[in-house]
Amino acid sequence: MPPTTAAPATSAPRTARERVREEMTAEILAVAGEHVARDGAAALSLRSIARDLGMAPSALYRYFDGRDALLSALILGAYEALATEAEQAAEQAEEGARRDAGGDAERWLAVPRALRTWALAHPHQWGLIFGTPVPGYQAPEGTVEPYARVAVALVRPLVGAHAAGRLRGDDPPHQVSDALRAAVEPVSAGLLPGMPVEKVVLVLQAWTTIVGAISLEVFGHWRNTVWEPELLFEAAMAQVAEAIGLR
Amino acid sequence: MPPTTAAPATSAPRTARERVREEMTAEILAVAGEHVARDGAAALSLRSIARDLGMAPSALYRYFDGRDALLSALILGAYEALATEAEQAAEQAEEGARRDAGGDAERWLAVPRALRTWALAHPHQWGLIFGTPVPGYQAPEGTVEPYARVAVALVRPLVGAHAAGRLRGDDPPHQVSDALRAAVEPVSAGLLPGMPVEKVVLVLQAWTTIVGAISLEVFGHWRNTVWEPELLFEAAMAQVAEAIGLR
DNA sequence: TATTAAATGTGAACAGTGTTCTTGTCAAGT
DNA sequence: ACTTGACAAGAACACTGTTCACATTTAATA
Repeated sequence: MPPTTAAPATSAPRTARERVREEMTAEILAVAGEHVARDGAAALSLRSIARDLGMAPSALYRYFDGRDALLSALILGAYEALATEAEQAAEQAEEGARRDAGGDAERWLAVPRALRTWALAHPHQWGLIFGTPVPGYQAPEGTVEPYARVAVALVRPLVGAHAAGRLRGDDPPHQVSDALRAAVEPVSAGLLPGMPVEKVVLVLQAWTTIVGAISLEVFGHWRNTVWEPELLFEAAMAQVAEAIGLR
Repeated sequence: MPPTTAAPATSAPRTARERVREEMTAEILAVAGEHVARDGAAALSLRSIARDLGMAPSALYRYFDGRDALLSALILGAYEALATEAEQAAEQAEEGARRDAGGDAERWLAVPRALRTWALAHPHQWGLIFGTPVPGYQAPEGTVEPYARVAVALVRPLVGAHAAGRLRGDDPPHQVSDALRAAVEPVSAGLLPGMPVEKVVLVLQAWTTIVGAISLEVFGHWRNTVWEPELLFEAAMAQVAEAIGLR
């Protein structure tokens, strides 16, 4: 029988069997993760994983439905790692806010910086998320939650500043068409309630710039073009913060 | 013996053999391109290509050193298609300029729009360029030239406006550190000579936004977030044009 | 023009891959 | 104690990229 639905993460494993199964699953994911980190997703091989674990390739099918399922789990793991990273950075920035250290613009920089640092440290995992969608593919259901966590973390300094009335308004205010307002509605409603639409649009644009900058750097597209992508990244983030009205 | 260096593209094929070889090479590239367009690069299979062409898999090695070499050729083709697209768009925009139709901002939009349209029509080829670098990988030497052509095309409306003195200056002018100025020097010198550094930085940021926006859309990362990415793209490009000082 | 030499295509073979199925073994629940 | 289920192994199948020895056809040369 194919792998049962993963053991409920809520309750601790009761039987010894469940415990060893959980350990085994974790171990498989660990070496699979190492392989991806070293050679990239395209080179991921069930047989080589099995070799590293000293077991038969077919045994892996007790834990994962196949290569694609394993890859999906790794993708999900990458999303969660990214989300954790973003949340930690936001947390630290918020702590700084409580100590009244630095301005809103400085706090805004924390999450983008953390994302970039993480991406540079784990380029292949960044690729799992923002690279070419794999053929076995499709966004696993579970990725939307950590992806949303990243968004929330990114936006936290902003809502803080907005709530405190420290957000500079546009002058003159940008016009946003009704169509664009509608297109952006999910974000307006779900992520940034009460925020002016121009700001929401700018935040989405900021996200675009962040992902674009990191991907261009991680995937090696700045060659012979820009010598220190970090400086460009910082400048871009500062410009975006300025446009949004943080200071 | 491995494939000889490709027949000199400068002179027409003299012998019948050279002609049929050229046709064969083109045909292989054509069906390989179809396969990539349909199933993506990861699924590219020499044997299936050989089947489609009714020949033995080993015969392909007379034309390409192997799968990676074939993929490299396809990547190069994608770069060139992208460059052609960008240049056509720039050309049309320039024609509009001669007829004095629309402002600089409108002209600026032409190339980004063309890139996005092309990417949406050829998502897998976009992935070949801006997606996860393939394992067989490394940027083929020949890609830097078409990549530069894209950059030149993108920037053409800008240098036109600048030369005509229609480029609004920053007020107040953004400060650019010496380090950033140095990091950006290749672009300043090679692509935008005579352009103020702040502008150069903004152009690089614009490029970041363009690639980021298109990749996010093509790779399907706007799900449940933005309903009409096109509107967001337009807004982002308009904002960038405004920041650069086009009008 | 006859004869070399090179270029091209074939088919078999090797090593690697994901996946399935049958078989055996061991722990858990009745 | 016994039965059921999970687990692991190994063989097998259908693929993949790649190499090689071998024909065959074409071009260049003596």
